[in-house]
Amino acid sequence: VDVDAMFVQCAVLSDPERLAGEDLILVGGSPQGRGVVTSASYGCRAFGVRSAISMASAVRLCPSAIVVPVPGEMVRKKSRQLRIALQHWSPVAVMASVDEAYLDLSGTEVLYRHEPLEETARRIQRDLKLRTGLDVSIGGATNRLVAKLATSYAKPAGVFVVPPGDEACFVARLEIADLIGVGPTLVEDLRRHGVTTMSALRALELETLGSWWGEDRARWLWRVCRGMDDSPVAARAGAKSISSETTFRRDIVDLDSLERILRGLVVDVAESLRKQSLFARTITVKLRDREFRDRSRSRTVREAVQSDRVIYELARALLRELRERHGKPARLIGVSLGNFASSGEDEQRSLLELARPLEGERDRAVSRAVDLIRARHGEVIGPGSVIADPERRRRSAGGGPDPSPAQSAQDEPR
DNA sequence: TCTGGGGTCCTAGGACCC
DNA sequence: TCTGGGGTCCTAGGACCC
Repeated sequence: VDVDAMFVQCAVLSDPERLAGEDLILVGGSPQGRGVVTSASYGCRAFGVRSAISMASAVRLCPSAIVVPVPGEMVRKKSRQLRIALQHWSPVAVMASVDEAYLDLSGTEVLYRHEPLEETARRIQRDLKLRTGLDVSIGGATNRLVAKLATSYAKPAGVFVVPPGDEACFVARLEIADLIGVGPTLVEDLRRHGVTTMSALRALELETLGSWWGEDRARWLWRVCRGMDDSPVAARAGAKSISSETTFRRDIVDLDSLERILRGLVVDVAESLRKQSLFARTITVKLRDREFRDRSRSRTVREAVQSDRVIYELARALLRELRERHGKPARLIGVSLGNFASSGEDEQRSLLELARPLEGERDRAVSRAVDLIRARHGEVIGPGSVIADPERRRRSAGGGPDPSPAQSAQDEPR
């Protein structure tokens, strides 16, 4: 099940007075900035607009389009509603992304009175429209891969079922680039080997593919182009990484500015880490230069951490190492946390009697307190905030100068 | 004024262990 | 008078997906 232009539909649901009935809508960043198209209405697609092209070129292709920012809150809300609605149809209903889900209908034949799968799909489609207000497309097949490929055939707002036994024939009609997991690089590699059509690809021996790439990759491609897939419809475990990154309006050279931005990103990722009661062992900092080359530096610590202070100190050291090697102007900076643990304990500590831990209970308490304050009062506080001394504030209330930040920062927090 | 931001998975080399 | 073969973990980079 795949929502048609989910972000466009959500934008309309967020602001129906302005957008209902509009045919030309672009969701994404500002055309003046470095943003790209997150989602384009089908009307815009007729002008050649696609997701991920720069917003500036999208507006050039379709000048009368209305540009709206990503309706994040509505997307999350509708994604949640979709998940709940789908659970009415099968106990095995799994979201694959915000706008995409898989249902395993095996064993529901009696429940649905042996009606054709297409019939069930249409009823699901109507039900989802009723419960969520969203138009979706539904693809049906005996496996996930082919079902997903079938949704593209169904779009928009359609249903397409590949009957059992027809998987290979169905996939044979597609382009190589339509296959899931085949991107521009692999298409180019295949072209260099003289393979440009699906039939040419399917004519290759497994051994031939194996001589071009490793065995794993060869086997995967050999199976995919035949519509073979035995992955179960199962929910993925928790997230494996949490990251935040930002592209600057203009490239930045200055280390102080980069560190200030990095600190904001760290606050972001560390807060969501703590929200999920997780600790991280690996911190990665990434820079992208104007040639679009990504450079990253990461560090894995033995004791997992979760406080703003410790994560920021590790991240800042990584940033400085990156800058020493790659001093070019940066267009993007990002930070990522991974290698999660459910506590900050280090089993080896007691054996080795090492020096004091990276992160103390005090660090964690401070971060939790900051989380509480921010939950209650918004983004009023973060690392680097001046913690005012109430005594001094009272004294200076009479008209004296405010304490300098440097002075206050030295005071012990109360 | 080309090229976002959130992810997952894979590879390859080196350190280190048995 | 020479250098195996298995494994895990870490790091850096890259392909791909929505």
